[in-house]
Amino acid sequence: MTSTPRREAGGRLDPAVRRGLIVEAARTVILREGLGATRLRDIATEADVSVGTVTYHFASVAEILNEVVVLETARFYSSIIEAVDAEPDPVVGVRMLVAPLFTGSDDTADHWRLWSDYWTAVARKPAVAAEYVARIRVWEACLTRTLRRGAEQGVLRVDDASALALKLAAYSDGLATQLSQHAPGLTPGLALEWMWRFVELETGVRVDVATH
Amino acid sequence: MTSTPRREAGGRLDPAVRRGLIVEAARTVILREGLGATRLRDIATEADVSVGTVTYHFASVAEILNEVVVLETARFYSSIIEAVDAEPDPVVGVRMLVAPLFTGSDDTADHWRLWSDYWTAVARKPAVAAEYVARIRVWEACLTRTLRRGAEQGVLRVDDASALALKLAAYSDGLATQLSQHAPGLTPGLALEWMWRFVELETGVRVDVATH
Amino acid sequence: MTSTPRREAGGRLDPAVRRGLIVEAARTVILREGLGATRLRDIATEADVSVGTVTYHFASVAEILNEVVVLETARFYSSIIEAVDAEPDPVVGVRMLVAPLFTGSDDTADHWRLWSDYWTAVARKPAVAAEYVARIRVWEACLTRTLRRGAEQGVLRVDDASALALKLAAYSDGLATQLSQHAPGLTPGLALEWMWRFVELETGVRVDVATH
Amino acid sequence: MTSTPRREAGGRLDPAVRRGLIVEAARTVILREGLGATRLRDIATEADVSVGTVTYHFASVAEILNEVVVLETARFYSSIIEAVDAEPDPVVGVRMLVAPLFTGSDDTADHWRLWSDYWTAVARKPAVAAEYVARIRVWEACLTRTLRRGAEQGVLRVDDASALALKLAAYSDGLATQLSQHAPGLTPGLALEWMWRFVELETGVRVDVATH
DNA sequence: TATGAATGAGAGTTCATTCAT
DNA sequence: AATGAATGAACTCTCATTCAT
Repeated sequence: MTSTPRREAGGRLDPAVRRGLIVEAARTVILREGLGATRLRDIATEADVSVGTVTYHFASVAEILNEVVVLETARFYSSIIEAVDAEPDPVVGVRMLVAPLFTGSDDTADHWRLWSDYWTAVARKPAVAAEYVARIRVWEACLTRTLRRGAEQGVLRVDDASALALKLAAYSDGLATQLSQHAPGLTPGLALEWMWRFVELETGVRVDVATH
Repeated sequence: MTSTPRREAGGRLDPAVRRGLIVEAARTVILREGLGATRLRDIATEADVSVGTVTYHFASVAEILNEVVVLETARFYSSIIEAVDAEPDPVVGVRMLVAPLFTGSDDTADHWRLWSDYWTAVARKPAVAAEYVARIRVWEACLTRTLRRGAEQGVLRVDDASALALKLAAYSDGLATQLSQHAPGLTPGLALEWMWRFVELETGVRVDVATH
Repeated sequence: MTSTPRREAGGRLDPAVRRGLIVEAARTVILREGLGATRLRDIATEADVSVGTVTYHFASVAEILNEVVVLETARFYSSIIEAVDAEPDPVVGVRMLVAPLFTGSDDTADHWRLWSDYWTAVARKPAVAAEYVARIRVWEACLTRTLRRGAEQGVLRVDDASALALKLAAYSDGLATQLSQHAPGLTPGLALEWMWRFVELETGVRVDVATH
Repeated sequence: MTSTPRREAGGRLDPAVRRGLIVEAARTVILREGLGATRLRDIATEADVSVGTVTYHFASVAEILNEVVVLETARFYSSIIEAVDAEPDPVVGVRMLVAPLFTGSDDTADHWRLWSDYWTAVARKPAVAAEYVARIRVWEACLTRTLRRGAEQGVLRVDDASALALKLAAYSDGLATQLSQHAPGLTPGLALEWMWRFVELETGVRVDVATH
């Protein structure tokens, strides 16, 4: 009776589009089940296509999983890093890099969950790990650049920019882990405050002006 | 009626002893293969018993894995915590709690690897996760007590002991993760130095006298 | 209404032409991969068309495979048999029938390979096998006719022409098999010599004058 | 009511015995379906065990198939060759080697069918083929030895023993193929007669005394 | 206690076939 | 006539678990 042709999700799509949908579905499954429990069949169901369709577009499950992490990195970091490198004020830049890690949104939580899954999965395969390290280090590299600019401009007191960037990466990673474990009394806001305090103690500069 | 039920020539063993041997074997396999790739068969082979023997002593593979983490926690933290609680000097106590995390020994690396494996495996099962959280929190609780003693004795400047303990837990966790990823330039010794600096900045007291 | 329906820039082709191209491609794939490992996709790729085009022109993969062997038989035997039946001298006729089987050219090797592949594939389906037998028996039938002519003309000593033809078919088949297995010391030239010797012993007539 | 314990074929057997049963079942399936159409599930069903049992005893389907051909060779040729090498009269020896190839029994037919399957399967993999060639050449090697003995004892007129053995191998192979195709008028008995005639023409000695 | 042969559900992957465009 | 995305059945192989010995 309706003029809409009965199309039950399994229509004919451009391969690039279909791949995107499958990768998105895989991301959902990974977040729900965990990386190690993500099955081809679950991905297919989540993407509302047949198993054959998934294997038609991807050579293996591993390829899909890879694509998920590539996409995730791009999605989460690319725009931030671009903006930071364009930002003239290094202090603002630091703020722009750190703040998104502790928004408290589901999106941020998902992001951390995904990353922690990948890290443990990849930890035992040094060859593969290297590739992923390169990927996550882009955030740290940008932070290093920004801190160095701050030191050059005299607005931040930084001896070793890359060491401090690594410290901040470690601290934020640890705090995010604690958040994901629902450590008693810890909130994203508090975690962020602690990050600012850490920066302040190390560089002698208050960075969290915007949050007050 | 015999008084020597302990062992009979590589065959029958006291169940408790056999369980212990199997758990130890499972730990070895997990460290070698990763938690997700640990097979019942591999555990049996490593323990030098048959598959049937393993399933005779344990209801499921999950139960073995559980025991491994219970044992690991006891092994790693119990004696430390006991000693710290008996130590009159809070500053020495803090040192005793933090230093073992970054010895650079294989043992320490194994410990962190095991924990990170378990965390990602358990993260999606809140019920199970809670149990594990309780376990790891004993270290943090001891640190809280020690910091509080330090504040009471006036040797440490601490506002909120449990908050600082959590910060230190997060920072050490993050640094350990970076170490396991072989972050460029980072060594266990350097990580420990950074920990001491963190404590110093937060409490106004140098804690690392012993290392200099 | 146009008078040139033959081809349109790599696209549409007369169905008969397209079928021929696909069959030819299938033959190439079979020779490269073996009959059991010949995939529809490989045939399509080899023919430089899509999978859909292949299934549009053929009801099933089996149909293509069938066409290959039909074509192969025609290609290999038709002209020979026609020429032999037109040849007045029976001895020359025998020579014309046997010699092409052992030329040592790739073409001959390919032909035998194809046939042996088909035989084992079809051996378990008596109905299908009968059809193939009929096909290969045309060579044998021509040989029988030729031998009979030779007996009638008194140039060959032959009791039972069809029996001798069958013997020669068996011997040539066996020698071809040994050749395909690279039996040590055996060459196409030697195999042919052995064939001539066999004919000589059976008929009392030297047939291989041309090769000396 | 009966005292026989209800055992439904799937009892607990010694691995060596079970392997043997599975290999035997695989042979049956190969003969029925063809080598390329032999499925793990069919083997399991034929052996009256579960799929898991088959994979428990064999690492792969290929391993089973291999075992089948190894067993087949041993079963068919070993005792014959041993007997021939022990036989003082070379003429009798030749008879003992050739006669079993054309008994007309189902067993012989099965043997040839199996071999032809293996040859085409292996033809495209020269590395694997070498192994199989070595196996089938044992018959030919024994024939060569026997012919040479006959020549030395002056009872057979043989120029090149290995060449003649190869000819006989080829001829018998070709005749067996024709038999399997039910060539009109050909019977095992006739094929054997033809073999004897071939030997007689080549060596000048009647070998088929026993059959008259 | 200890064993290991037996099991079968479920994993990833292959592939001929279908059909909307 | 030609396409190629979509399908799902069928394949081999893995593995925790069961249970007779």
